This record gives sequence, structure tokens and C-alpha cells, in this order.
Amino acid sequence: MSIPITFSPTEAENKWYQHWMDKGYFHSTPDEREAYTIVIPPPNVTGVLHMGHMMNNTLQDVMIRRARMMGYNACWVPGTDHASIATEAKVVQKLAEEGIQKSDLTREEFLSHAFEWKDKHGGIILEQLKKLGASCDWERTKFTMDDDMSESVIKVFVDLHQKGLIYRGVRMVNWDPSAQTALSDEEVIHKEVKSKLYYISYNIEGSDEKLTIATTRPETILGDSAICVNPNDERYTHLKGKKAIVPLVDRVIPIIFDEYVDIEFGTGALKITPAHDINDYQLGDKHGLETIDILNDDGTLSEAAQLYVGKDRFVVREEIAADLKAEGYLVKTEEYQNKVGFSERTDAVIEPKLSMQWFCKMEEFSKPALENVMNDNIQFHPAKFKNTYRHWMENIKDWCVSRQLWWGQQIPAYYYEGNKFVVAETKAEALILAQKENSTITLSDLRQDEDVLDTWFSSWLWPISVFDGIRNPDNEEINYYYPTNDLVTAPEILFFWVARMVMAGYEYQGKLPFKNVYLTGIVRDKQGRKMSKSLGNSPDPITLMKKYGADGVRVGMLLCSPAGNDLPFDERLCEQGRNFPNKIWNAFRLIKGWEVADINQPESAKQAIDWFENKISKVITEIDESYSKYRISESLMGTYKLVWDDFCSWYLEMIKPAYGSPIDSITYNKTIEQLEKILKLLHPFMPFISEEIWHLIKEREEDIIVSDWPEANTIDENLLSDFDFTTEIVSGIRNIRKQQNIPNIEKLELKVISDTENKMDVIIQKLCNLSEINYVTEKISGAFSFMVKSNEYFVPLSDSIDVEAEIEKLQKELDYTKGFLKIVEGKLSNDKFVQNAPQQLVDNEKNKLADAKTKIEILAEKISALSDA
RNA sequence: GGGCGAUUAACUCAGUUGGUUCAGAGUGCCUCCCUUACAAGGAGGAAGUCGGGGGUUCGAGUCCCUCAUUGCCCA
Repeated sequence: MSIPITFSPTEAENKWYQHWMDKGYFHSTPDEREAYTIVIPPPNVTGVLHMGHMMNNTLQDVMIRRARMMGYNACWVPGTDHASIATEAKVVQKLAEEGIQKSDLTREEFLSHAFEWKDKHGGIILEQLKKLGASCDWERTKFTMDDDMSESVIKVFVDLHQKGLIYRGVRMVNWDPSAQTALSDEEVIHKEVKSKLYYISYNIEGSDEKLTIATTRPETILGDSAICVNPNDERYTHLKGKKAIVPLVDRVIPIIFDEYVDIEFGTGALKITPAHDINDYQLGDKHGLETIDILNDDGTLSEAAQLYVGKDRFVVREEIAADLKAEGYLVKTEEYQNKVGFSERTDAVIEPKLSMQWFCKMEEFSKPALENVMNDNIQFHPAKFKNTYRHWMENIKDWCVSRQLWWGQQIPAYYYEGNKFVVAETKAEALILAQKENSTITLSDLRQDEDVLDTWFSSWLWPISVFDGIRNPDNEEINYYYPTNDLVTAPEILFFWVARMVMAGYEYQGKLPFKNVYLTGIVRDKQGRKMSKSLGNSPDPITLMKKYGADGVRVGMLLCSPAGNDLPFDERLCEQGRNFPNKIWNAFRLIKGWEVADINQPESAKQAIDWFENKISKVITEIDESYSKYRISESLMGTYKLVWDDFCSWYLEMIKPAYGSPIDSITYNKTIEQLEKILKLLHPFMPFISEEIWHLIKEREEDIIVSDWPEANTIDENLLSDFDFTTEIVSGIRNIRKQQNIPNIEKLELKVISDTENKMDVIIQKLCNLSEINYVTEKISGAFSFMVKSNEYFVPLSDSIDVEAEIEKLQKELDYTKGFLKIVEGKLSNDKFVQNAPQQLVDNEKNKLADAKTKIEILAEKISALSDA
């Protein structure tokens, strides 16, 4: 059989993914085994696969595949969320391109367009995840607006309303004039921008005096209802009881006094616009000021502004500045840096706006949610995010859950007789409730709230609702799969999503939603910028997988990405990720190329097997440990080194038969056994090549994806350290070959001065191509030499030896050892050290002292012997 | 402005209760080698005042203080 020199992944990927699907390995149904569950962080239906998804889903797949091999009933639930703002924006845009305005459509018509769009684009990411090898239970795929999911959302809304945890109220909200909806605080991104500080003077009523204020938003003066100064500010105390006149509109407003005002900032006088600034709103509330809302929902000025009506707020800013200047009110402008809120979705500048919204009370929810994270019932990896979480939970504010959109679950509040309303799951139930108030009300008198619920109001139920645990809180599936085990997500949505899921979990199941939260880093480009579509700095994952193979990209992503750390992405990582499967592929080619014969097993091979069996047990222990701490990249690195260094560089070299010679069957079979264990360890990281080689080893029915995770046997630590000692000798000889340019084919001799015989001499002989190893008692002259511990090794060579160079080398080692000795002596002559340090440590220092002394003696002898020669 | 992190080799990061193995790993870099699995490879090598400064201790990358730089969250 001829096996190609490089592994070509594409064919294997398609073949095995299809095979796994056909066999139904990804599908889970409750049974007697213990469940291991992950719910996917549902990607937006608007999205396409990006590097963040690759990272995130690779991790989940690694975890789920390993759990499957460990005998758990593994269930990974995939799905998407409806992303109300983003999706509605996309659909509106698409309709606009077709010449259709949203306002021309009924709600139902618009929704049918939106669903059409979702059906066409909504599954793209999930299809792309299949290329990555994601072993999701596709039969369970959910969408946050599926009928059952929406029912759950509505049920929860009604339930919370009945519990008094949902209320309607006027609040200052973050208004996105572009999307024309309110946003939660978390959806607002504050950015540092260059702006201007405008100094505007107001006339004082009945006086020639003027009062100057500073603002970044001159257009809002039209909504001013007071000017506020600090009562401790002596510059202004005489203005008590006076009134100011708003320029251009000549409205008379009071001058009020409040310590809130920073004397140092600007002129120390602050204009108060309660309708358009959260702080002003609070001050207005406190001082009983009028609120004048001068803006329309689309960011243009309203009738209430009196001037510039219908013009955009930014246009007005320029115009009013010019007009103020013309009228002599503008004192000066200054360059100024300040933070401005932008919509996460539309990038429009957020307008603080007073409006009627629905809110969810958070205080009660936050208690168990905080407690169970702080006490590690729910563990964060890395744990440092507990701090951030706590800070948020302790300062939690009510959640604005209404959005002025159509795409989403319509709020189940029904109005009648003006502003009276009832909340119920259906209109029919609402009618019954309303009729209790007024028996004459009919269905047609009820008008449902126009707004929909925040998408997170769906997602926070995700771990419960995918198992129908809201509608049927005690069903078989929720009881079996919930709580889920691990959640893999980004720290950016720790509050948006993770915290709220925890709250919903305790509220609706009385239990945590997941036991572990693995927080991934953010994938950035080389310049440290977050990868985003708008910057165009993200490579296309599908292209990458074509180039490097899915296994290669998976490994590349994981190699350098410890939990919670950002990953500056570089394609070279994928290159490394591709080289690794190729290494295994070639190891397999080597083994598969051997002719197997019934011949005696060489002692060296026997020892190599003994060693490797111990080594692999040790590594399995280590990588299991890393997994248990969610140090996935460490598990991978442990596996990587096991394969590359231990298996390929050491083990295979030790058992390799001479070129053209057959291998004995015992060694061959043992080697296959080791290879199979390695493939299993690799499977979570590299599912495709591991399955491919697994089947190329021999024809078989069983697949590696459902094989048993290898278990560690008892480990002979002495054997392992003997081997490490042996490798040092091998390196010593290789060094001499290298320095003297002696080709590998040329056999060498090794002479040893040592108290004990190394049991692994046959290995040295094999790896170094030695004709013989002899133990001697006298130093050998005319030989290259080196030391390992206090043993001396000589490689006699007929060629002349560069005495000078040898002496120099020995002198260097001697100097180093002398320095080392000094430090050890220093420690041991320190009484406090000897008294306070643990006995074991002191003994060890004593051993180091003895060893160093012996070594110095030997080195000195060697130098003098060489010098005499 | 308030809170929380981070700073260890050129890069990305490990380093657990202070103590053998504490100064590590992978990549990159340098030298040599297309040697009969693999040049997507092999053999070897160099590389760090553990951000600066103080302190506690017999002993500090690790604990404390302080300064600097930097990131995130909140206002």
C-alpha cells in the first residue's frame, strides 16, 4: 500500500462527518448513563462564522468529544438566536433595496419577510460549524423564536409580571434614533471622541449681568429648565432667587443651587435639561423642574424645541452654534475630549430619552446568582472574572426589556380604555382579566403592546427552554440534562447573558444552569484589534480550513489560547496546527510500512515499550488533570509533546528496525496498541485524522469517536527517571558526533566510569549506533568525554583531539560547578536556614554539596591530565 | 473619577501552599543536515535584573507597600 507523504484532510473530513451523522453518534436521548450537557451560545441568525465562533466551538467540541469517550451521555444542543435589532435592521435594509418601506407593511407582512430572510440565512453558521467537526445533536437544533421557545418567553414574562417583578414605567433610556428603539445599558458602547465645549452666556432677568455655562450639546439649550450652580461657589451666591433667560427662545428659567455641580468644571454653572440627560433628569426630579422633550424619536427636533423643528440633532448643533454666535451669546468654543455612547448594533450616537418602557426587577434575582458564583457552586474559568461579576451584581439596575421593534416576541400586555392594561399569555385570557374590571369589554377593545422583548429575554432561558423546562418544568429531558455541565462563552457577555441565565436558572428550576463557565479570549488581529467584519481583518474560517484542514485550524486556535486570554491570531498558528497532523500521519506511514515477522524481540525494543507504557500513563494523568482545571491548551500541549517528542522522536527511533529489515510481531503489536491510545487522546482535538488513521490501521466496525478514553496505569517513576538519565547520555554522544562531524553511519565506542551499570545501555547503543559499551575504571586518554551526574563517559577517537578546546570546555564547567558549590555552602553554613528549612530540603542541599565536590575533583583531574598530555 | 486585572525570552503564555526539578513551554531566531516516516522534517544552540524601587523572611517570580505602563468594567 502506498500512503501519500502528506495528509490531505478534505476527503477524510467529509467522509467521517457524514459517517458520524449516519451512525447517529451526535444524537442523545436520556438513558441510564450520566448526562454531560453543553448548550451552544446561540449565534445570531444574521451572522456568518468568524474566528471567535471557531475558537469557542472548537473548545466545546473538544469537551463534548472527550466526555463522550469517557462514557457520558454527551449532548451538545445547537441553535441560533433571533437578534432582534440586528436582524430587523438587515431585513429593513433588504426591503429598502427592493423599494419597500417598513412603514408600508403590516406587522404580519413584515414578520413574514423576516422569517423568509431567517430561513434563507439563519442556518449559515450552523452549517459552517459542521465543517469544523462540531458534534452537535443537530436533531435538537433550536431557534429562540421557535413556537415552543416563544411560548416559554411569554410564559415567563406573564409569570414575572404576576410576581410583581415586571413593571411599566417612565425612565431615562438609551435611545437609538437609528433603530428607533430603547437599548439596555449593556448595549451601549462608550467611546472617547473629540468634540467641542461651547461656552454660552445667558442673560439674567432684570439685570445686565450674564451667566456663562459650558456644554458639549448646545442644541439642548432649547430644552433647558434651569441653571444650576454649587451653593459653595462664591462667584454665584448673589444669584440666589434670580432667573436666567434661555438664549434664542427667551424662556425664563430658575437658577438653582446643588452640590452636585463641580465648581472646577467649565464655568461652574451647569445648564439643566431633564429630558435629555440622566443626571439632569435626577436633578430635575429633586428640584421639581419642568421636562421639555425637544427631540423626536428619529433624532430630529420636535415642536417643543420651537426652533429648528424637523432638523437632525447634529445639523442643529452646527446651526445653533452659528446663530448663538451671531446673536452674541457664544462666548467661545474649546476642543474637548469626552465619552459618548454609541449603539452596539447601529453605531448611532445614543440619545438619553425619557420614555415608557417595561422593566424587570433585578434585585431579588441577583442574590442567589451572586452567592452561587462566589461560593463556587458555579465555577468561572479563569476565576478572575468572579470579581467583575460580583461588581456588576452588587450594583445591578433594573433591566429594560422592551424594544421598539417587530422582530421578536410581542409583549403580552393588552391595553383597553386608554392606558389600562392586563398581562396574559393569550388575548383570550387577557379578555377574561379585563372583563373583571369592566364586563362590557370585548376582544376588539383590546390592543396588544406594540413592542417586543429584548433578545436576551429569550436567551436567558436558553439552558432551560431548549429542554422545554419552562412549559413543562418536570419533564424527563429537563430532569436528565439540566443542570448542564459546561458553558463556553466570551467575557463580553458575562452580564448580558451568563448572569441572567444564572438568575433564570434559580428562578425557574431552583438550580444552577451550568456548573462551569469557560470564558474564552477575544480573537484579535496582529495589531491587537478585535476581529470584525467592518474592519475586514478577519480571515474566512472556511478558507482557512480548506488550506490547513479542520484539524489543523482547531489545533492552531487552541495551542496559544489559555482561558480568558486574548489570542492575537496569526495564520502561522494554523500552519503549526497543520504540521502536527502531518507528523502523526508520517509516524503512521512509518509503522504501516514495516514488514512484520516472527523473529526475536530485541531487548532495546522491549525496554522502549516498558518505558513508553509508563510515559503515556504519566501523560494521561497530566492531561486529565489539565482538562479538569479547564486548561485545554495545556492538555493539547501535553498531547502534542507526547506525540512529537516521546512517541516520534524517542519511542519510534528506539524500536525502528534496520532499514529493509522486518520488525518482530510483539513490538509491532505493542506499537499499534500505543498508537491507538495516542489517537484516542488526539481525537477531541483532531477528530478527523484520528478517525482516519484508526480505520487505516485495520478494517473495523467500531469508530474512535465512541471508543473509550485511555486510562492511566500505575507509573514506575524510577523507570521514567532512568530513562531521562539515559537520554542525557544519548545527547552527550550526539553532541560529540555533531561537533566532530562524525556521520551517523560510523559506529562509535563508549567507555564509562560509573559505580553502577545503566540498565538501558542497549537503548544507548541502538540510538547512538555504538559498537560496544564498556565499563572501565581508568580515564581514557585520546577520547572525547562528558559527564552526566558524577559518571564519566569517553568516546575514543583515533583522530587527534583539540586539547585546547577540550580544556576550555572543561574549565567552563569547572567554574560553573565551583560557583554552584559556593551557593550551596552558603545555604548550609547559614544556621537559620538549617534550623528553619524542612529537613528534606536540607538533606537535598547536602547531597548537592557532595555531588558538586565530586564533580569538581573529577573535572580538575581531567584538566590536569589533558594539560600533561 | 471609581472598581478589577495584567506586566516573566523576540512573540504567545505556564509558573498551585514562598523552598529540590525555579527561571520554564510552544513558536520564532542562529548553526549544521534533503540520513532509508516526515524539510509541514532532524540534530544542536543562543536568548529573560521575572516592569522599577522599597519591605517582610534563613529564603521572594510568588507575600506587603509604592511608582510606572497597560487592559477591562462602571460613572
